[in-house]
Amino acid sequence: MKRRPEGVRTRVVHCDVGFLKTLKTFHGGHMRFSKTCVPTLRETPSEAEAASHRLLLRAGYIRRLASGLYIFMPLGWRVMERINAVIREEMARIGAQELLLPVLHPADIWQKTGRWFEIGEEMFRLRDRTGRDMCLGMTHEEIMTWLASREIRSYRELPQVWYQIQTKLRDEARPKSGIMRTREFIMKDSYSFDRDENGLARSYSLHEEAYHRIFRRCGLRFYQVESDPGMMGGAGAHEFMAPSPAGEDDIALCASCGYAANVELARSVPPEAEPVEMPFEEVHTPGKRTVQEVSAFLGLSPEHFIKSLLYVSDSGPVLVLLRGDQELQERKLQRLVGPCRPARKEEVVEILGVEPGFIGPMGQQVRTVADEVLREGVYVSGANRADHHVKGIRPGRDFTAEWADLHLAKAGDGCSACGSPLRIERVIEIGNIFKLGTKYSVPLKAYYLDENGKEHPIVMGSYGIGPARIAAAAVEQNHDDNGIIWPEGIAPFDAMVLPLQMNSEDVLRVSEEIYRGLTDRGIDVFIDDRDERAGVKFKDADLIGIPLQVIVGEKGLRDGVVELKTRRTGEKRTVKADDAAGEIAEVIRRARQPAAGSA
RNA sequence: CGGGGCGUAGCGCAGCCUGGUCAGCGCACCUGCCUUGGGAGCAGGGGGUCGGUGGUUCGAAUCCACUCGCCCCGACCA
Repeated sequence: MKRRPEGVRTRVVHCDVGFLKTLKTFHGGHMRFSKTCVPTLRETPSEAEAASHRLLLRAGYIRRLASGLYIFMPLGWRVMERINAVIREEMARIGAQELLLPVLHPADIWQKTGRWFEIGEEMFRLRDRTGRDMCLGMTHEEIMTWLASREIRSYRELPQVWYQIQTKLRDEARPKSGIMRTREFIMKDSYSFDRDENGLARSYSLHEEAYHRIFRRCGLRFYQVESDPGMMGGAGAHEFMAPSPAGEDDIALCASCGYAANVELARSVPPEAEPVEMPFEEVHTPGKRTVQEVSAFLGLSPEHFIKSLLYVSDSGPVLVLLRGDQELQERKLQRLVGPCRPARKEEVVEILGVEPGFIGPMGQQVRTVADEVLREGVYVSGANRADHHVKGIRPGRDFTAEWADLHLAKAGDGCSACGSPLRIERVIEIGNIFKLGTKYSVPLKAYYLDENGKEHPIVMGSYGIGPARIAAAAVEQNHDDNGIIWPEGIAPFDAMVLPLQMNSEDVLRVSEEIYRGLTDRGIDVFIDDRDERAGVKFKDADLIGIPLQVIVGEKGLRDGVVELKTRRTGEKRTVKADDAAGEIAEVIRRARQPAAGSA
């Protein structure tokens, strides 16, 4: 071990012995600031942009090791463990069993489901010393299903819900926003095993309930929205989304009927185009390529145009048609035609025989898919001839196409269910639930025997929660200029005691009494026993964001009181210094009611 | 992977355009005095291969090339 140079005083020491005793449960506990590594920063490190990233760094909760790799400092880890404790309680409530799987997986299991080949660079791969292919788990469907295939034989053993809180590794293309998107992260992932679809539906709704309880207890505002099952495969999927401008996803919401979906699949009805009449004719449009240019040139608004885009899929080129004022939601296209990308300019010329800008739906031989919005009306589009467009195109008469929902839902579009205007909100994905069906159980041979001795694949679901995302979202939704304001359910401590004058015997005595008194009552307390000026302690306390501050100063003690400051509101009240702990404990107990909920 | 930006003391930054007292500032840290309810004051002090490598030059933090790392936007996100 390297020795520190003489004379360098270390601030990194151990926590209270008393805390060690309770450490096992991660509940309860008390710590002294002077003996805890809480390196607060007066200034924001330049790498941080998002509020949660900035504040968690400044308040000493996290440190960055490398891009997308974060260290949880003592306070940060306490928050994570509090979140995990909430998750464990709620998982237990629905009868889920906790277990722990390896992070290092043999390749052959992933090869059996095909994901070894489908997943690209995002999977960390390696070989062991014998040359066997291995990977680091980015999720655990394969391993859980493997386990089930060996251990579950009979319908009598179903249903089962297994979960773990385990590290996942994904070589993210772009880690970002501190702990929001990292390459290594902890995830609660559970898997349900049922004999049929009805059983799955039950397991699924149990998880829905558990997730609502978990996120509410963590003090988050959140939505449950329909999501894209994607490559997870299967019948249905929802995401739990915490609204925040720092998020990475957008969701569409209908205030009147409650429709809520990720924009990746949200259906919407764009505003109708004013009907116009135009004769069928080719027009000269020299150098006018984009919808905007042609629209201005012809004096016709964009919704009277057909936008033609060429994509290249694994099965060949696809011509995509959208109304001129609409944008393509690529996910929707991918669900229809498989993985695809926009064609390059040369490819467009080669495949369609015309330059981008003058492509149109008429007379082309390639597979053509068109957004439903185009079914009715008369349009202008490219003539498939340089510098020319065609007016008066009627879908169905002048071209045929596969019809599909392809456009991106926008704010103000009509709700596809009830017609009311949709709202779009930016969100952080904090959890997801998927109906997997038999996508994994079949290839991995996870079968059970029914009452008649007949073999069936187990019907599965998978359900994830990102505790670090919860922490990040909680900070995003709960902070002010001075720092973090933790929701009561996940704060690293319930209360923080601030002795303002460390040279005053009375201040110290009362502070210690409160510290011990609260601890004895099962309250988690942090005491700032550093020999710092009052101002420093106030600033750090606000930054760190523990919900209740107990301010013990000579000023108050002269009147026989200590002050309680609520971090969120800044409100202060006084309580008698004698036996203050009892009253403070009562205040904390009352504040523990969950504050937020499904938005 | 495409686009943009940034690497100078633990943190935040100036200096770079126009090479030459440019190794500098604030905070933090150490010592002393003083102060003690919202990141005090004064005095003194320690700390930097200017991300790395190679070039241009009498001379490079500064110009050029390559390289590594990091951040932001986009793509991706099983």
